[in-house]
Amino acid sequence: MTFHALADPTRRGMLASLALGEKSIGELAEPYAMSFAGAAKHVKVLEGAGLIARRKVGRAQLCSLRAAPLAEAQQWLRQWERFWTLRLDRLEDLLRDAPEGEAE
Amino acid sequence: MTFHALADPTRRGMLASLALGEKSIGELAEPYAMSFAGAAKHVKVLEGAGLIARRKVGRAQLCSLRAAPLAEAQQWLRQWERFWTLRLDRLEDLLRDAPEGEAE
DNA sequence: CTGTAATTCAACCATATGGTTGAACGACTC
DNA sequence: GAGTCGTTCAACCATATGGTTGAATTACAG
Repeated sequence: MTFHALADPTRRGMLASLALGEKSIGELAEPYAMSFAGAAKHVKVLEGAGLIARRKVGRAQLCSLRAAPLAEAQQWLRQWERFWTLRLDRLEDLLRDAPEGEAE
Repeated sequence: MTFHALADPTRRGMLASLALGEKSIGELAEPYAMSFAGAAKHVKVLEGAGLIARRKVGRAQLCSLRAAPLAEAQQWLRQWERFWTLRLDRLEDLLRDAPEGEAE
């Protein structure tokens, strides 16, 4: 679900905004030419992906970044790291020459 | 576009399959309980995201992994690395204590 | 030339997504 | 209690997505 949450530029922007500190939903929504309710839906998607935590302060909902899913996503991408650290364009030759073996 | 391409488990599976070497579209489609045309659409999404390259061999289209967009995605995620290398649960306190300063 | 395998394309369908508006709710201000 | 601010919710809309089927294309095999 994390990748889907990250697929939208508005949501990535909100994460960047939260990187600077806690923000209310209204503060998160403000930079976007979009209704409050529309932006709140994006917040809900981020929350569903576990990327933000919320705490109630008076009538405001303060959101903060939860990086754990980002760490998992990065971990997943690391699987492929060898494909760009090794010369990419030679890799297919390596695999064809030794289809049963390991690339390293 | 990369994150959107990675958001679907079928497409992630296809990438994993391609990590083992070139595959035709039919070979990529075979593991999935889905029509050929349906799977071919996923391949097209991956291609649109620049995650696979294709070359024609006879009547088959051989697909191979292009890792560059994955590397970019990982690079993007690295922006947030400090949020999970620092103690996550203390971070919000740090930011609240020094709202104008840097976390490090 | 015929047939078939791998792919492409177009049409179609159901549901999800990204957005809107407007009404309702809970908490602070006066 | 009345007003208002921040938020939530429900209804609605247009378009995108993920899937289907069937017909058309292309390349090889006989």
